[in-house]
Amino acid sequence: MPELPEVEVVRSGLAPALVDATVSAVTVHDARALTRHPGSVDDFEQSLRGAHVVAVCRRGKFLWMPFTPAGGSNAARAVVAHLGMSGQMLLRFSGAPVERHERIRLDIDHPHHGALAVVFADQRTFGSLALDPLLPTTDAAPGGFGADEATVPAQVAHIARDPLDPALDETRLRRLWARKRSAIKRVLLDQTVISGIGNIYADEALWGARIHPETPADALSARHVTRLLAEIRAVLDKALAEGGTSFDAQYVNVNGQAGYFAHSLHAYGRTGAPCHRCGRPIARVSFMNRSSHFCPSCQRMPRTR
DNA sequence: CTATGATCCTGCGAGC
DNA sequence: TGCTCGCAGGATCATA
Ligand SMILES: [Zn+2]
Repeated sequence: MPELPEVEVVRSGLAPALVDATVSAVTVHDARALTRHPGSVDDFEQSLRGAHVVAVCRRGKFLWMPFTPAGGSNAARAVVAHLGMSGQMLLRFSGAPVERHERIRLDIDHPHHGALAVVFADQRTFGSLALDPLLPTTDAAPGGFGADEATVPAQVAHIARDPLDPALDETRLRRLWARKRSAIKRVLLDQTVISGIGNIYADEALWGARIHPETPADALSARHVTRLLAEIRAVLDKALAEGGTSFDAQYVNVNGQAGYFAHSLHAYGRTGAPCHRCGRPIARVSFMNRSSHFCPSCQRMPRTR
């Protein structure tokens, strides 16, 4: 569910309440939410109790919160959060009732905001929390959005920088795209090439750039690539400004409010509806177990010689 | 090495 | 009403 704009909405909502907060209690309701945590449930709870949160950071769809342990001063580890398909991070008052699909709750004390609860809820359980060591970035740039330090959690090290990251290596990106024979849609979803793009924004960016989703990436001209990159950034920026895409109550910000970018969609979820450019019906094809929505008229495969 | 499809899980709406 | 089917914002792993 959450792609870069939705995750960034969550990050910016969490940051004021979490930066400088101290974890007073940890409640794990469902251990499946810790499948990516390298240690035990006990280790998770004990390591976090008394911890002091230093920052709330994001790269692509990954969130992490560097922390100093109780009695320590060195932020060697971070809480890594990935929302998967259905995860939410919710801010609640201390003692608020257990949420539907609540998996983990962190009770925190903040010097200005007092006692709060950070709730990780996740219907489909593809999301997770984990404690992970922070490693230096290979390019010496800050780890991601919201990060001052040039570090990333070990679990995020293989994730490429995202389109809104000033340190994104565009030369590398172009080189990788030019080398891949897979459909551009699949390549856009490969988080090791560029991160943050999911099924919605891939379809929207391809519609905007008038590129057929099944075009082999290596068949794209330099002009196509430039157009696609511009569309990716434009759609992510606009979605972020509108609070992300919400089809139901599943994607919400930390206060449970929906975003309204769903009104701005041109391709995703519009099967059979008229294309906003040419009026012909939007088509839907299925591959890699997901749907691609596109206009067969505006988005032609490049002629193959 | 690259490329592809299956898989994890829960819930909802459509159709019978 | 109650059942089955298809589908859902993601990432990873096994197989060619
Ligand atoms: Zn069209």
